[in-house]
Amino acid sequence: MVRPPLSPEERERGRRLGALLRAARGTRTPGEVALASGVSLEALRKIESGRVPTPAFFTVAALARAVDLPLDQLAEALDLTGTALSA
Amino acid sequence: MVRPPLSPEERERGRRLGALLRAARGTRTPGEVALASGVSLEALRKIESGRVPTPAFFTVAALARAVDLPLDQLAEALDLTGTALSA
DNA sequence: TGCTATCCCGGTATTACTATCACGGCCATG
DNA sequence: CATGGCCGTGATAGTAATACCGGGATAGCA
Repeated sequence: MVRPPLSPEERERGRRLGALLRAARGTRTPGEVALASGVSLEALRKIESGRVPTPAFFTVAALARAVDLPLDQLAEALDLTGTALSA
Repeated sequence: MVRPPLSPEERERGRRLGALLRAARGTRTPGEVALASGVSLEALRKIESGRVPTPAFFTVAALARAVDLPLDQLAEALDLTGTALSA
């Protein structure tokens, strides 16, 4: 009747998303990326650490842009096919 | 002091996102896209009509995939550059 | 040693997102 | 004219995302 809690798969997917963004960041500091993307530092840390399984689209887009990571490549790496989602 | 309400620009951006997704859908019915993407029909309607300014990343990715719209093209069309945001 | 800056984690508060239900309009079909 | 399907909107409910606060840990410098 409401919103079903996120499944373990969705959380796992969130962790992978964070890992990819962190890897793409490379040697740049979190603060630098946060500033460049316009995303708050705390939001960035939570996303990178996977504690935010399903971040907002524009937040991810801004971060991916800041670390020069194509969105399509990111989506493909996360294998959206089976995990369409709905969160 | 907590989470600031979305700005008019962010809402406008959400409306454009919905418009792009609807345009990319073409002649296909909402129900068909909802089924193909795994997103609920109501969520799809709200997103397409722009009543959901900042949908989740995976939700948008699933919809874009269902309507064969590259994410990068979508992000670029929305001109994220100045509206990094943080929502 | 003490000071400063940065990063990370936890908890709290408020808003936003998705799902379900309900009502009404539109169109096609019987 | 009646019925059913699809669409759109509004209300309600519950979970998730983000901002702010505090604490702790680490590194660099006076």
